Amino acid sequence: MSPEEQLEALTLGTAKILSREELLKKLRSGRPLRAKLGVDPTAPDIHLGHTVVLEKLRQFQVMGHQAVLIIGDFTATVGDPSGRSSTRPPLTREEVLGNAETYTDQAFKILDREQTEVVYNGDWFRGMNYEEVLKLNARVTMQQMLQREDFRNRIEGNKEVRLHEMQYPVMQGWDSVEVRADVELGGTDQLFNILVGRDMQKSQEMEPQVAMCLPILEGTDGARKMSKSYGNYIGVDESPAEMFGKAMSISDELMDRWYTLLLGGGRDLELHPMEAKKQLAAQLVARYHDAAAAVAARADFEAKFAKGDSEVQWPEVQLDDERRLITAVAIAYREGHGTERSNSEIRRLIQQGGVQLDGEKLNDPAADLPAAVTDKVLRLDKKRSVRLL
RNA sequence: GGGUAGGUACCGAAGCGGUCAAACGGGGCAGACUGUAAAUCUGCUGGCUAUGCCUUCAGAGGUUCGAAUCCUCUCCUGCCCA
Repeated sequence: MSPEEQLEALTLGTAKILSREELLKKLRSGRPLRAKLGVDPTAPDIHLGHTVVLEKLRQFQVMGHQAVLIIGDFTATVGDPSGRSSTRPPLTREEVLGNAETYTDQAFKILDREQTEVVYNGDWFRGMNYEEVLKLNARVTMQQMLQREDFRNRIEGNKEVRLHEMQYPVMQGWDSVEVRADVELGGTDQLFNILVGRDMQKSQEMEPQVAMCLPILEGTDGARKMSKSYGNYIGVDESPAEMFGKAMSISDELMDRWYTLLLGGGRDLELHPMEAKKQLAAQLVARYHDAAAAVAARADFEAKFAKGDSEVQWPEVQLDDERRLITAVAIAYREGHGTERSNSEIRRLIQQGGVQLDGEKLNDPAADLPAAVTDKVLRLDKKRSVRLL
């Protein structure tokens, strides 16, 4: 592939590149470029939002460039303030290391493990003394920091901004120096941090890295960015059924966005929106599991929601001699779906008609189960049911 | 360090001695309608052995028949000044 062709392919789907000219120049040098991606293991799971950027990094790999994955074991304990409206809760070192492990495992569903250089930024930060820290800090101005939107918003909203949060861009910038990055990938919310990396490199008389920003993927709620803390994510490690189901619950508008960002192309407008969504869901399952799983997930989904079809494999639950409805539902949630519900919650569900036995609403929380329930499907809520034994 | 305003449920925000498990909005959940979409309408949104009881209004004490509301101390945050 010629440098020009590479440039074309690499810039596809990106939101911002600083700058194309620099990238082309680097590509023309003919040497493998070092493409950096920093991830903070603040949560144990990689979700679809992360994959946008990981897939881009994978693309660099395929072209023969060197992917450098920085595990921010040190920076995670500080917490990236990017896009945050409040200070991140601190994580312990144990949590971070635990997360890092599942994180890399999941990242290698996308990246080629053999061809990825994995480094921990604690390796260089932990040994730094205060003098060195001060030197790094001298390279960034207060004004630059204060211009950042997330800090400005917090300041204007009279919310606290703690000093250590300002260290984050400095550290991320220094990472670029340590790994001699040619290109740094990140979401558009990372632009500032990536630019600090350029400054840091210039100050070390290195050729500055190219900033490559990818669009931020909205989560299943269609409003906020996909994030574990908003609970609007689909993890790459989730079961085919979960993945398929979650994907099906997104709005049509969001579906277009996901088609573009995750599958790299628009959807077929000839198709009924629901069919298009099923195909999207199936492709995602196929990507992170396999084709067979995608077919199965689709079939299972269709069986579950086709009216009158009770051929679905719901978890089976043994009630023993339990007759009281509330307790039965609690057991069904616990044994069948691994979730705990308080009695009050269950009472509400029952009163509001969420709980149904073979399609019949059971509205009275004080009632007992009907006499014969064996082999009947007890519906708990919109998404969960259980087969009684 | 000085002054000042505050800390209320998942979030924002009322309440400022009893009628407060605490208005209102957002979010979330459930029902109707649907395509597990959107929009819309309705209801719910601390817990329990449940017409009552228990735990919550930063924390610890106190006043009172009675406190989220008053007093004392402590912790935390914003703003202004240094």
